[in-house]
Amino acid sequence: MASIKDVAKRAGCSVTLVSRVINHQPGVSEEKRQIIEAAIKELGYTQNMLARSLVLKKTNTIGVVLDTLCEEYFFPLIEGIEDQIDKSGYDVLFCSARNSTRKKNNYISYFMKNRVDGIIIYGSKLDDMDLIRRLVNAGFPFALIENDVGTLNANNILLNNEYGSALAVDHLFECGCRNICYVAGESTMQAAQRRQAGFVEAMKRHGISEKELLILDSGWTEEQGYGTFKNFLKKYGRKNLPDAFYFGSDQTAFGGMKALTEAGISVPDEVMLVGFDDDKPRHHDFSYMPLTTIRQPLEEMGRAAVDILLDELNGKSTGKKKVMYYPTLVVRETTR
Amino acid sequence: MASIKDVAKRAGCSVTLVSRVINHQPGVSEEKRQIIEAAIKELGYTQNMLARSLVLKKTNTIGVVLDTLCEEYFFPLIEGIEDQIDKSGYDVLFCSARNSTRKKNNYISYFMKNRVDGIIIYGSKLDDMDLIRRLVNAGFPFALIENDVGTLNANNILLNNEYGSALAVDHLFECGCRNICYVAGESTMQAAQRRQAGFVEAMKRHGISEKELLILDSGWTEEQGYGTFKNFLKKYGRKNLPDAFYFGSDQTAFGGMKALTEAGISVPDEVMLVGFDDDKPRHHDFSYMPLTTIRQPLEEMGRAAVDILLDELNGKSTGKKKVMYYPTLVVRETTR
DNA sequence: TTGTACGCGTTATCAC
DNA sequence: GTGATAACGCGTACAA
Repeated sequence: MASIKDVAKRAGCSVTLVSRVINHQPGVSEEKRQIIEAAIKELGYTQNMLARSLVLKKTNTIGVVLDTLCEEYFFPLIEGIEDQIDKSGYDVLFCSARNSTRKKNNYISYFMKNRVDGIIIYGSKLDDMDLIRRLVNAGFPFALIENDVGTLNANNILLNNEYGSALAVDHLFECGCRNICYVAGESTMQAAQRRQAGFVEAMKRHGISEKELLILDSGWTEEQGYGTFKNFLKKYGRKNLPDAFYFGSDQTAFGGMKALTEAGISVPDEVMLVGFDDDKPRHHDFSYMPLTTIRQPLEEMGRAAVDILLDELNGKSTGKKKVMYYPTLVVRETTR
Repeated sequence: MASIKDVAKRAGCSVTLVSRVINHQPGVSEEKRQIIEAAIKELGYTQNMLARSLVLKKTNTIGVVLDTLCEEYFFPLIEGIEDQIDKSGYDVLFCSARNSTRKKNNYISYFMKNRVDGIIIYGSKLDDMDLIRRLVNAGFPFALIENDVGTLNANNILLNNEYGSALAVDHLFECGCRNICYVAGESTMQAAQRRQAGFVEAMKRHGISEKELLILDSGWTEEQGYGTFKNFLKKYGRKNLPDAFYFGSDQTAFGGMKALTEAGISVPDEVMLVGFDDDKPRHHDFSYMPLTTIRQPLEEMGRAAVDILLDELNGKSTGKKKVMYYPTLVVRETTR
């Protein structure tokens, strides 16, 4: 609770000198410095960063808002951000919207009230647009990952989802599949729409006409995938199975895999599976087969977000930046 | 960038009134209120929380410092904390020490400089003690999870690791095992030491003498467990296998499981396995068998940390609190 | 109901 | 090398 004034009093000098000592600035005699340092120790003084940031108009902190902190999927992103921040001397604070747009808004407001210098936001939910506009209008520095804001003037780190779908479809064709069913995830996600569009496009390129296209509606979670496949199998049986399923998300794929296995259908012999996200199963009550999937370079994307944001904060950039990243194919057991 | 003064000027009134409107306080005519609210909108004014917290001496924020944000193991803890914080009206900020004591210290210092009202710290690393003492000496409100500071006057949320080992050993004896080998993890962790002590104690209770005890040294990671078992199997072959292995951590167990499976040893028929932590495999290039394990009530522990800390902050508590939680046995495939 | 003025803890400017 | 003092933006006695 001791303030800089208390230290000054104790050391018998002005606050100016104390401030210089604290901030390792020149202009203070060695003698005074020692007295002041002693006083700091004795009083257990710690700098009040609220006051400091108030006058400096700088917190030296970046805030990160994720949809959730409890998904392994975000690990590479978090690590990329941390790694790059570490090199910069800034501090980074994470908070979780717990998959609620309201909470996401709250935390962004929280950060915007002078608590951080800039914000990194991940999310491809379409209803985040209001919140993005707020940031843009306020002129608050931020970088947005995985949500294409189009012409809106904002730092944007994007993934080419269509390309990912092309990778998946091409790979399945190489594996001899032709009759491929796309299992769609949450349509409120921009990414989901693009993956589906990419699938359609890639299939057409392989000569499959639009009306031949198989698309199964499901959701992003394993439970939804499981339910979808239980129904599908009950309805169509195992005879009319396509050659392969391409899923909008790995979680959906895990659910599908479980339902297929329970029905005695052999993967990859009878049917091949490809997911998207390079994610891991949430549960561990079942022996999941290593899944072929499309991996996003999330770590690099996190790094890029930090770089772009810090460049803006330090006046090193001219205008907002938009960068596009490309996913890669990871071949595992489900397509061997 | 607009300040309260700008709003006052625009609205043609004093800052007092503006402040009251912002904070939803009474004592302002409906007429003025509307004018002020309009001015706020027009100027895009947002409260500067640095200044506000400075004068109120309160941030309404809790900081959480974890060893890492990138381990699924922490999910229940994080969720418990978030959940309980949500109910309280406080905000919560997470940061990751990235398994570095230095960084952990840095973030704790960061928070202590008036940036949050209280801190929640997880960690059972023994060399965290200096940092704990600093907090105690500074009189800064904090709650410590999973690190028994003994007589030190601090809020302490603990797990009974010895009891967990007793659960594991008892279960294995019920499964007909008698010749049980403990696979030890990182000895720099307090938890590791206690789990081993609990194992020894439980075995003695079952009439196994200390010199009959089998203890294998390994580490907390899957890789270490894998290496340990590769060596073990090379050295002793599969003939002299114990009835069961009890691991100080699930990760070690996954590594052991992989090595055993690769050696063609059948689990649980030839040897049974029990882990600790209720964790999941980091990798997914192998079909892991669902592992019997000891689960910690991490979500409740997170809730408790929040409750205890907030009670202290709001003057509802008398003195620091120490609470002990008990783990439970989760039976899965490796002991069936 | 409304306004003035001070203090929160810090840094920076300008004297000495 | 050293020390007043004015900001920073806010809340709040206190006075009107």
